[in-house]
Amino acid sequence: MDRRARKTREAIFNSFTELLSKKSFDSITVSEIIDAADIGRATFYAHFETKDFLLKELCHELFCHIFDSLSEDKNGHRHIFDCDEPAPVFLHLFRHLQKNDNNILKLLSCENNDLFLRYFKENLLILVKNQISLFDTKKRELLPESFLINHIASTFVETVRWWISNGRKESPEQITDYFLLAIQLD
Amino acid sequence: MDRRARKTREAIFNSFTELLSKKSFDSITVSEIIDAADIGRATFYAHFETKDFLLKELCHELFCHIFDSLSEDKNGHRHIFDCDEPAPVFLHLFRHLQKNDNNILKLLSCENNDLFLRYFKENLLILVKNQISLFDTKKRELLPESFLINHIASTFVETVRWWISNGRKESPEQITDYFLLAIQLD
DNA sequence: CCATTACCGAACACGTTGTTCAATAAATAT
DNA sequence: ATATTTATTGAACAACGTGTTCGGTAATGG
Repeated sequence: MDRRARKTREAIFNSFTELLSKKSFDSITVSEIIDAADIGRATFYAHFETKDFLLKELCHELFCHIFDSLSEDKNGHRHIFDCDEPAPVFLHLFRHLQKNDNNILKLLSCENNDLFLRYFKENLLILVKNQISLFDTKKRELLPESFLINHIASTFVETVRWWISNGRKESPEQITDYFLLAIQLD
Repeated sequence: MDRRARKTREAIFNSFTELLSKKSFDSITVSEIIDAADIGRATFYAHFETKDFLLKELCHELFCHIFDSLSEDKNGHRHIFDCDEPAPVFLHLFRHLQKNDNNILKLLSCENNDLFLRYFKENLLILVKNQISLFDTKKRELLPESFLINHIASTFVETVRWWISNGRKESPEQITDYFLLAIQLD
């Protein structure tokens, strides 16, 4: 990709992210984005078909980055999925959030965080679905699998939401404990 | 209220509800609403300041109806809050949803149900907050209260979402069991 | 019957969207 | 270094949605 195109794309993402931390997605106009990014109107539409596509691509960049790091090799050839305990995966996610890559926290903690939490949950569902067979809990016998998967993913999202809106006072380890206690996978 | 005004208001709510079950809130235009309701443009704005206010009033009608029935006297003077067990409250809610008053199910099960689930959760949070002291679970000692309240309300909303999107095959009693098992208030 | 209230519908100003186009400048290939 | 390709610009444009206004009409309730 052309250096100019890369710069433009970055500028759009940045001003868009900045705006999203202040206003709701719907109330943001393309004119505001291009003013903030200081680019021409036609340039914006050369990069993104519509405002919605911009959002989609932003979410893709944010979450794929995090979730891909989970399935990639970490130390040598051990996948994080190989662990018997689910805790490391979730702890890893909390640590990732704590690091605040790409200002993801700004987006997850703004008043209009619904969109991001939805994308977050979509990715989580896949993760939990892949891990569900490793979970050792009597709940697996008593609840429909799809119910349990949804419950675990939802609880994680809500834990993140609570953690962030309360100022992230707890350590990743502590908040992981809260989460595990909530879903009680003992 | 004038009979004409009542009819107009009803017509607006009905066409709006119908549209919401098909399209997202944002994609619905005022013009579509007034065409479906077969009223004049000025009439719409005489009733509702904006489309957002219409939504707010609709949600208010839908949920206040349900949640008010919980706090009202049921048999003589026994409030539902007097019960020691939380189960009856939640069972009561599931039964209420099953009855499908005001086509609330259509709105809770449509693809764009986020708005309604958000309102639903707002009301639930108040309910759970009032009941939390009655819950007998060791989790109350191990988790911050606000975390637990949010967890219970969220899990209920997610249970409702799962129930509805899976075709409500389970009875209110059965789905209540799932819910209680998920939050494990034993 | 009469005063009040609601409805109508057309027109209006305003803002947003997404497109077009010719001119300009930067990047890349030869 | 030169030529070709590609990205950006800025202005202008039509199309659409919003919320308001206003004079005229009809239903309502006392």
